[in-house]
Amino acid sequence: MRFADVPAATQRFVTLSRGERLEAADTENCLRFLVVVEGTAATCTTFADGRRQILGIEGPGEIMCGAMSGLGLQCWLEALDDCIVCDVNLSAVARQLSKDPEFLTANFRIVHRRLARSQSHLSTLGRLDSQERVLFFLAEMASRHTARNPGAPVTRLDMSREDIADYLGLNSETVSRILTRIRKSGLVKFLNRNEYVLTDIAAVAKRLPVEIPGPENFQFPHKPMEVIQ
Amino acid sequence: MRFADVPAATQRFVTLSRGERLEAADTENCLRFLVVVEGTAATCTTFADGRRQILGIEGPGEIMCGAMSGLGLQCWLEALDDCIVCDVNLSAVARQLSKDPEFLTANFRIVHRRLARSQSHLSTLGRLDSQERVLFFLAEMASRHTARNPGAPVTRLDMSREDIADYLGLNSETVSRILTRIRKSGLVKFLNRNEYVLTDIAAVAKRLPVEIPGPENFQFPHKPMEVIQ
DNA sequence: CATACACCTTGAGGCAGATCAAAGTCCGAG
DNA sequence: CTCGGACTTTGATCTGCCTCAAGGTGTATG
Repeated sequence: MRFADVPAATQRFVTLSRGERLEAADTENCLRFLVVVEGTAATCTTFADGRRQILGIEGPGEIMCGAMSGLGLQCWLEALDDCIVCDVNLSAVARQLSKDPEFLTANFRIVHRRLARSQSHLSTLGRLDSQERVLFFLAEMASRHTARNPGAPVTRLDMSREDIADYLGLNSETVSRILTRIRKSGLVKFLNRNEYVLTDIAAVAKRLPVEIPGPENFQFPHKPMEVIQ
Repeated sequence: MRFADVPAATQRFVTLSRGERLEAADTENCLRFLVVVEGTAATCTTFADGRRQILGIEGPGEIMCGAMSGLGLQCWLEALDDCIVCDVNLSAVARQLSKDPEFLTANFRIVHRRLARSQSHLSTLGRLDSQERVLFFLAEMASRHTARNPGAPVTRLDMSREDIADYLGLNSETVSRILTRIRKSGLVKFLNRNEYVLTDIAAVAKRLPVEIPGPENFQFPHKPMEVIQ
């Protein structure tokens, strides 16, 4: 689906610095979309006492509908490092699109894919211990990186320890301890604080009770700029 | 959307006893649906070491597509007590439906609603402590009950402590301890092990850092049998 | 190059929840 | 009505992760 093919769509590119947010627009019909063009963002929610839970980490190509829905949750998209997000609003052509099978199918695929990832993450939070979560996280980030940069072995973490902790339901000190433990074990080769190589994916997979999703799960039918142009 | 309006749909009613399962059918196009007609079931996944995580508790009216998707997860629908599930397969009219805006919109709504609930539950598992989780669970079950039986104050838990624990990312002994604590606090009035009344929803809401979804979030446009007939 | 600040790592202590075990309860079948 | 089995509750102990604190590191700015 090419948003640009829809002449009446309004789209604006937003540059966000780390920590800046785009609030959810509580549309019911999902005619507003946010597309991460560059950088890394996160779908976040918060609790009354200020605790933040990151629901999803969104890399280039990721599309989420404006509602970023969660029952009873206040959600927003937050930049984890400097990024560009395209804010697409299709409300002006709501009636036309509501009869467009291609659009409806694409819309469905977007949400279905997000459901699959949400459920995978839910199960991680529900039953895995802290080491399993961090190891799985590193494997997942490596798969995403490979999807975007095949053949480039070094994965870079574009977010803070606090961000990783809020995604994995842990505390930042715990994430730091586990990363140190993993580095010392040799299971993952760290070049510095934020860059690493998974030299033996099979050895990592052996340590995890759940299948690591391959790069094919993080590929998009189009490159992000192509979606929008 | 009335499945029965689609003449070429195959649908079969399956009666499941507690513990029985319907495996996910790994269809990509979501043309197979499972509809809980009666009773309580759960969308489950498991880990290599046998730990089970319940992804969602499915009451009457709940529709899930056959994939029950979760990236890298093996999922199934498991009966938590005796129930009837309608297994609807629309593959025979795939081409026709792929151009039907009404069907595509309904399909989208199903998945979108499941995404909203999945994200809500994800945040619960990520950041709430055991007492908050159990209390929120009781409130959620009460809301669902009210959606189906307005005016009937008694909510009944149709699943074991182990089931509740696997849904909340806890251990069954922990669930039992917390339920005892809640019963003794008077916050929830238990009639017996499995039936209770939320006499003061405001007091419960006060103890939770997240908004309790009201009954309107658990209503369906049609009663389950109407969907299917 | 020096300084300041944000973030990371590490240490120590405490507690919530898991684990293991034992006793109790409820329900269904004979 | 009794008995057996499944499930629940309660007790005791242990451990993984949180919390608080302190020191270290890396990067950006002047």
